Amino acid sequence: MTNNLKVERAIHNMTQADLALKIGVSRQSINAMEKNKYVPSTVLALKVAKLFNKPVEDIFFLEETD
Amino acid sequence: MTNNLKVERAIHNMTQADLALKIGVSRQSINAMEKNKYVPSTVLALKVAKLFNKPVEDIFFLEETD
DNA sequence: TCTATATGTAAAGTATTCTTTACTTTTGAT
DNA sequence: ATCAAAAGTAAAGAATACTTTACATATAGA
Repeated sequence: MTNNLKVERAIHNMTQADLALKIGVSRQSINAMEKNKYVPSTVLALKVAKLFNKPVEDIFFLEETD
Repeated sequence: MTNNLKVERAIHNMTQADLALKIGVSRQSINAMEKNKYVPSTVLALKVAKLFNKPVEDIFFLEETD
């Protein structure tokens, strides 16, 4: 899975720390997520999507390997 | 978080085992998911949504406590 | 009623998410 | 060039997702 987090943050002019705070995870979790170090939970995905006002599918993308 | 899995399965006339197979998890995972025993990963949510042809938000729902 | 299929549940184990602390590197502004 | 903010990374630990095996219960049709 990949994601658009970095772009969305840029659009909304937010730092990783900002986003982390809003969503309720650590900054490192956001960083790792952006770097595709792990797959976040559906709750996190829904929160991010809600925050950025976009469907989950516009932010998180399945890959062949998933 | 809650979800619509049971309804979607009914619409598509699928058993828990069918769904599990299609998505690539164990039947018990589907059962537990339906019973809100845990929060699935975003990959699972995306796969389910794709299978049922609906946005993730139409199948998985945030709650106050999330 | 008998039988097959579907669902529910439990427990132990493995894998992965996410946290905390802490340090390094990058980037951008002055 | 310097400094501060932002981003990257690492490692150890806690919490939780997910598997496997196994058995119990429910549901529906012959």
